[in-house]
Amino acid sequence: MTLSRLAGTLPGMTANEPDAKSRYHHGDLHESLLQAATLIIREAGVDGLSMRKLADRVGVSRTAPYHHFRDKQALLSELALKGFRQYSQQIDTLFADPLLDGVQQLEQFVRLYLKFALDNPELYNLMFGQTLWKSGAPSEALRTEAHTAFRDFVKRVAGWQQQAVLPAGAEALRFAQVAWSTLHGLCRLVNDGIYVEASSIDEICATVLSLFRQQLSRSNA
Amino acid sequence: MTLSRLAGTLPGMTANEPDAKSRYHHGDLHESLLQAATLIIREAGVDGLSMRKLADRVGVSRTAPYHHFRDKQALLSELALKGFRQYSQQIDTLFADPLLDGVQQLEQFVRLYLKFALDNPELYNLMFGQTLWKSGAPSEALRTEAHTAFRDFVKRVAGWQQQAVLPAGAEALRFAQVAWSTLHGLCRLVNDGIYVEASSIDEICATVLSLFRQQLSRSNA
DNA sequence: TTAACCAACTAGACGCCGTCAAGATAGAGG
DNA sequence: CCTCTATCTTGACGGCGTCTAGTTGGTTAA
Repeated sequence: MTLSRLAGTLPGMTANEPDAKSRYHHGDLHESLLQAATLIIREAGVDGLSMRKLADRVGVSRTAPYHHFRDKQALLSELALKGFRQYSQQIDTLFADPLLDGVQQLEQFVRLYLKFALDNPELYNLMFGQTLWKSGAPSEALRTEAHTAFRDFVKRVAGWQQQAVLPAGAEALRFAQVAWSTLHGLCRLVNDGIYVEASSIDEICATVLSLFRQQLSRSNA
Repeated sequence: MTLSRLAGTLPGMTANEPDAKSRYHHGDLHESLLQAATLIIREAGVDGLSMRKLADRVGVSRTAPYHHFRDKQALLSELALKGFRQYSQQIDTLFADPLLDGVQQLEQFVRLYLKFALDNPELYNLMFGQTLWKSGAPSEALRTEAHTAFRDFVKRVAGWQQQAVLPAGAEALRFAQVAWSTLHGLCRLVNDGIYVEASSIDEICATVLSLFRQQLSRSNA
């Protein structure tokens, strides 16, 4: 009679108590789903994630997740949101280091941005991909978080311009838009498998920095 | 009783005419499918294209297309290939103009690249998106065509460097990779609906050009 | 204590999808 | 003429997102 709800959700920091056996009510299905989804996405990509397999993995019925997420998009939105929080935290940590001067900050920022995207390709794709942003409505929280992240970047750019780390000849907003495009484009090209050679990324990274800082000499001589 | 499919074949590239009555053998289903797919994609995006709807639109059974394309990926690959040919032709036309100097060429190139991507967002997405490139195997022809397009771009960059239109302080390959990243990233951000304001594109475009040409003054004074 | 409530969960069904297998059709070549 | 074969068809399988209607069982108020 009793369905045993799979004792093993995840051996980890799950918030729900490790209740012994059959529980009809899963402890914290919401969080468990997010965690399982994160794993599946890391293993099989966003396309490899289906609501049914996800439910199965967590040990609940196909439709159980729909009591915690309006639809698949809502679940993905929440994953992306967590991604943005994770991203912002890493960035904040970087800028909290008092030992870095402006130039080093910029360098580290560029490398950190690439590292984040390349370490979590599927998550990055979710955060900045059409799945959520195009036509599908990204949740209000997601939109806010992403917007904040970009606005912070614009502020950083303005700061660098004042420090003469970056050229002042363009509005901070415009420069930020272009610089972000460069970083984003590079990440997409690598993550999507168009550039394959991850080996030359360091060198490309250096070129990006020189370009941003306008340090590429025009005359060859 | 039997139908003149030959009549429709010889005249060449004419789309299949609505034609007389039932014909068991479609005149040139291969081409018809590609054309219909192009339309559907323009209307509903790549995600809005299904093999079944496509077949239905052309007026054949669900599985008929599989006699002309191994699978959906193969069909998409061919669409992307046509896209690359279209792109290359536009670029070639631009560079064939003898009235343009190097600076104008660069300017026009940047604007043309953006225009192509923004005018054909779904096609662009197909050409440079993960659908075909990631894990899925892009056809050999597609890979070759894309590679050629990029190599041509590298050559252009080298030329511009020699003309001092672009800075010579970076290897042409590296500069091309970074510049392409910038253009690609911008296109993706706009096409994916992350940047929405298409109004400021002209200004962003100008910033991109200044950045590439290293003409953004470092000191404000 | 018990009855009622309701959030959390389940099974079933619908209509999509890509694509495989087996059979029908008809133009082309001997 | 008859066969060969490319082309096209119907049928079926498994998977998908998600709607509907029912079940379970912890919580709360009488």
